[in-house]
Amino acid sequence: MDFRKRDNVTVDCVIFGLDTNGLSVLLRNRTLNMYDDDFLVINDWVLTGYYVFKSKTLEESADLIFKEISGIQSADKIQFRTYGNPGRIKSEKDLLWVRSRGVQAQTMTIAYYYALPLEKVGLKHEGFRWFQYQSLPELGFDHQLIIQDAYEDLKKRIMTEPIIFNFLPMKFTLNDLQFAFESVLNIEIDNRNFRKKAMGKPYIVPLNEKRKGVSKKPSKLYVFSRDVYDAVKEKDYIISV
Amino acid sequence: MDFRKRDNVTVDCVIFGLDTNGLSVLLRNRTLNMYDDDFLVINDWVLTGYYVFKSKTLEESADLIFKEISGIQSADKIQFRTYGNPGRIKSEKDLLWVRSRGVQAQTMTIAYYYALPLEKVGLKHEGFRWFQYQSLPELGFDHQLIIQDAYEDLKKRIMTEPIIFNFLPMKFTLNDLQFAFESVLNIEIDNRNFRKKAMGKPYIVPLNEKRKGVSKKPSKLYVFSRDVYDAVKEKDYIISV
DNA sequence: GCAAAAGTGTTCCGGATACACCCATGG
DNA sequence: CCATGGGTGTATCCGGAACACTTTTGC
Repeated sequence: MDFRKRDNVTVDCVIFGLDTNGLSVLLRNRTLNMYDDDFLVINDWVLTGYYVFKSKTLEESADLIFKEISGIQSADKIQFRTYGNPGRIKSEKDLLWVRSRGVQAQTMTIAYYYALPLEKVGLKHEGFRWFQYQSLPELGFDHQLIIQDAYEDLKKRIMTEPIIFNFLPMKFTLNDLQFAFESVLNIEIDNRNFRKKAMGKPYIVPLNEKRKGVSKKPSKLYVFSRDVYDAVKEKDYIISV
Repeated sequence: MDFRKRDNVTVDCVIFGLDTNGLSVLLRNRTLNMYDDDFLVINDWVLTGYYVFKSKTLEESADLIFKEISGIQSADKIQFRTYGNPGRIKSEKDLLWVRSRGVQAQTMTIAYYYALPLEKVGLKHEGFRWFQYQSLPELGFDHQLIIQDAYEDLKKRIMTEPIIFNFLPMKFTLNDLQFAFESVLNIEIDNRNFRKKAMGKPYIVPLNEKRKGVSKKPSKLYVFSRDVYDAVKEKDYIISV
């Protein structure tokens, strides 16, 4: 086992969470004080990343970061792009930060994103916060771009792969599912048409179980069956909203 | 300008070409002789890759490789995945090769693919050959996997981005275009329906010009207008075959 | 009994599919 | 004049979109 790090390659994780407020991204506060503690030179937000260990796969490296933040051992993730241009880090602020940490400015980063119900994440550390995708704060490095790329990939992929279910608890209602699509795609969907389509998918299977929630009328629960999905995926798409 | 290489990061290029035989991939022969010249220990085919220069962007690095092979300065390319697991290179053969070259076995590779008309490529070096996608030879390293991933990405992307036109000369006939789709997607398409759909796309613009070829009847030529495409892409898809 | 979300059917329209013959030219 | 690929139109079908009211329960 080789615990050395690759000193010029990192993995960054974009963590998407969904709750009743819609789609959010988990960010970490980055601060730097100078001269004395009251002079905050840097105070913005960044994705969490870390060096890739030589003995780990990229996926394992991503999961290590993810676990450190969320407490969750591992989850579905999507590698969507690698950023490696010299000059990625070029603003005064970012160079200052890099120097203050004594790390290399020229790093290459393989970026992954995760999708999950926001409430599943138990934040372990200070300085982390969820931001709604529609109102992100000031971001450090090129993380604005990375998040945007992740989001574009998510929007595309959600139409052809069953990752929407990652945003939902194991048991969910059709209205939950519709809300997830609406949040990610940032559109409104007709409820009747959506339900028809969803009920037509063999891998969205109804349970003999109801959820009692804020609503007065209990709602039927469904689960996503990956087995069924794998069996039919060739000829069937997710849902065309 | 920093001409040093990153010794553990390479860029690999999958080059797809299209001609009347359909979709092909450009590969390089990899041989290794041992003891004497008659004992070929390795004789298979690989993608072409090279180390990333610290002062170059990933895209520039890919284009350098592409130019070295094809003589073409630069072209559209798609970064589709990064491979970086330790143990990527693990077969006897590949380790032998790596040792014989005195290079690192644990490299990370950012993979790109190019698409272009096969005849545009003027092969500059010995040892390169086109193989039809459907009958690839024995491949070294994990290049079988990389090519397959590239192909899957290509098939998906061709439906939502105008990369099919990269396979065609500037002026092309609708039948050329249909053949390109058929070759990449490995399906048959109804000619009349296809023409209707293609002619409905504003960015596929007819010229007052005909091509005289093997056919007796001259065929109308079209060009792809990226300007028009950019203007309408939000509401319009490529072609749903 | 009323508030609040769950749940349900029908009509219409447009795009996709299936399908077979004439056209223009070069030899 | 014929061989070769280029080019065209119509009928049908299916899935998507639009649209408003009833149901079930908790309070």
